[in-house]
Amino acid sequence: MADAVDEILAQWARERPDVDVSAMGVIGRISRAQLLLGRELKRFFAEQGLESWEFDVLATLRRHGAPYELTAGALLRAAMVTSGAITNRIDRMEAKGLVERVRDAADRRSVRIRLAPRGLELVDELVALHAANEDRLLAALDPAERERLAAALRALLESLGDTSLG
Amino acid sequence: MADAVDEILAQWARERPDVDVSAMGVIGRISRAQLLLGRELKRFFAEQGLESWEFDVLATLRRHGAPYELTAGALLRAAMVTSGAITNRIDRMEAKGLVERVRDAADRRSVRIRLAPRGLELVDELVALHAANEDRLLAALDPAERERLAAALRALLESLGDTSLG
DNA sequence: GTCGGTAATCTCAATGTTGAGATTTCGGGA
DNA sequence: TCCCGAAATCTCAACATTGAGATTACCGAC
Repeated sequence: MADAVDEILAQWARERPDVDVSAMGVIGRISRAQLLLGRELKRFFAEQGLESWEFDVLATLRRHGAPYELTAGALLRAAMVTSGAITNRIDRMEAKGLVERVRDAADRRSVRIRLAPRGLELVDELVALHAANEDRLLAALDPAERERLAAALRALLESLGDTSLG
Repeated sequence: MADAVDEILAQWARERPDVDVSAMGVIGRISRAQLLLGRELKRFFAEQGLESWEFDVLATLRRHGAPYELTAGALLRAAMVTSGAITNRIDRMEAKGLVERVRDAADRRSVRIRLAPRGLELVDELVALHAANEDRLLAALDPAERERLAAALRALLESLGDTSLG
């Protein structure tokens, strides 16, 4: 069976047989998989009344453990977005009562973002559902295939410099 | 060695050992890999004076073969964006002389987008460099690993319904 | 102590995408 | 032939992100 990327590779083989486009077989599929998975996740969170990025912020704070606080800088590095985006996101989540801004007494340049009670409750409730949903999205792959896929992607990520959350 | 996703999984294991988050090991890595690869591609095309999406449009037209024409609808499905985005992209590429709009005589609702001579020349020159750059980005993976990775992603994409370019 | 460089966050204009609605056209059935 | 639903594209307002610059604060060197 063939996916859309196989068709793309076949077209290039026909039109430009002189060029080795095999790397597209990997990179093109990563790109398309991310796009399709992202749509599914967006739909899932929409059903819960959340944006995907909102859950992302909540989950980042939650998984770092009590007291469920991170600086704005740590959050923007975890989400891999720019400072303007994080300010905007925190603004809105604060307005919804999901997080609170706490100025750091020791370093007043810093702002610590803390899970509000409502945010903690929400993320603790949703994380199991989210994990189950992601599991469902990978239903086509058996455990051994998932492990191989994760290992290959880990090697790729390391080579691209993704070695720490910063 | 560990990447950022290993750290995320370890955090969840510590904070919520009751939840099976193993699917994140795959989906999280696909997401991060796409983001990092996308940055690299953006940088590469910027050096060539192009946006990534401009090359994407040029390449889509080129690989479909002579006469290097597709309808706006076919282009938006290939790029997986909405109609507003394609109209905007074609507007600007037309202004740069990379493509031309040709109204279809047989079906006047349709607009065929055709590679202009400059666009054809540009894409034919760039495709080899682009392929080589993608190959470089995958340098950490040997051919067998790439093949396994592509095969696993193909299975995933098929299960998500990505079976045709539409 | 004070100065200057650095760091953390916020501000804001520019830019691009989404998604709904408008417009034009096609095509089959009455 | 006329009508009506469907299809293709464009329009446009809402919204989010980027990235540069402003602001405020820290800190080491002198």
